[in-house]
Amino acid sequence: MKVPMKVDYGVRALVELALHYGEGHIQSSVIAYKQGIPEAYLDQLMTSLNKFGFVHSRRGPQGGHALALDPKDIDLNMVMERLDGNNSPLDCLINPHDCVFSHTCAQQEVWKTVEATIRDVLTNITVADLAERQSSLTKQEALPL
Amino acid sequence: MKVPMKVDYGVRALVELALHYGEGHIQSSVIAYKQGIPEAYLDQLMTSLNKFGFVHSRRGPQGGHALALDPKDIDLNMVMERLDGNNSPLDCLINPHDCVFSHTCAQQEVWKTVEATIRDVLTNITVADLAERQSSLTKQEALPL
DNA sequence: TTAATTGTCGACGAGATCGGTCGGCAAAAT
DNA sequence: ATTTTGCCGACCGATCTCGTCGACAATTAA
Repeated sequence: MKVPMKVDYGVRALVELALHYGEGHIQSSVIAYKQGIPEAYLDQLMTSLNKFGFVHSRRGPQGGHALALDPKDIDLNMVMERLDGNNSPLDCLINPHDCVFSHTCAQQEVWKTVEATIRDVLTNITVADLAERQSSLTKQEALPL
Repeated sequence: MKVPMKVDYGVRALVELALHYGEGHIQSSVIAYKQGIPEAYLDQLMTSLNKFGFVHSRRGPQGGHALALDPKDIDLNMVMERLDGNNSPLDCLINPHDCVFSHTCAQQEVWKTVEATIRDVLTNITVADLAERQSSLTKQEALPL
């Protein structure tokens, strides 16, 4: 049960943008640096996030990416769904007819429950929540210096 | 967030054995047939289940596999843990020191929660539960004939 | 004691996916 | 016109997954 890096990176990028929400566009190179994401890889990812409507992007000098939505309105389930595409734990939950045993399959319900439970957890966390938490964590860390 | 087939197959094999708990050994070819699992693949898997202590195996004619534990005492989290080996959703949860950002990482907690939640769901379902459910499902299906 | 049956083991393999790179192109600002 | 940036598509190596195959070991029954 792995969370793909794509999702981890995606969330981190969105959090970084949330920290500067309303301050214009931020270049992907900056996001990459601040969140420790391979630049070329993030490039791709930002394009996806743009297509999915999470961010607005602009080319050229002073270009970059900015959140297209209020960070309060982006929950992690949305991100997961989009970036992880086919997110069903088992294929037979999507096409039960492909499996001869599906009508007598006792496990189906279990995996559906697992799926639903994950969705529940993720739906209740927004990018704004994470941004706030990260900002308070970095402040704490700054104190001892 | 995929559940590996190994786990799905493993659970099904254990359920099949649970349906005949206390009735001696069952050959892997029979399990494979009844649960629709590729035979050669299940062979491997049964050996693993044996090593992990879930089943007792016996070679030779009239050999086969039998549950080593009461099906009530095998919950799905045990199976998942053993068969899915490294079951952490993100590597950085296991070695946080590998990640420079872990002290200011707002996401860690999220993925830990997800992990714990899955464990919760799985811990509360036993092989005995599934066996009972499957047996009642097959009975229902038999009626219309 | 021999033959048949069954699990055990190790190697192998095709295919998919994943994390990531690279180079060129398109747009926008100066 | 040049520079800066994102966009796009191809590509890559490594790893994993699902699965096969063949030889071997143990056990039983004849």
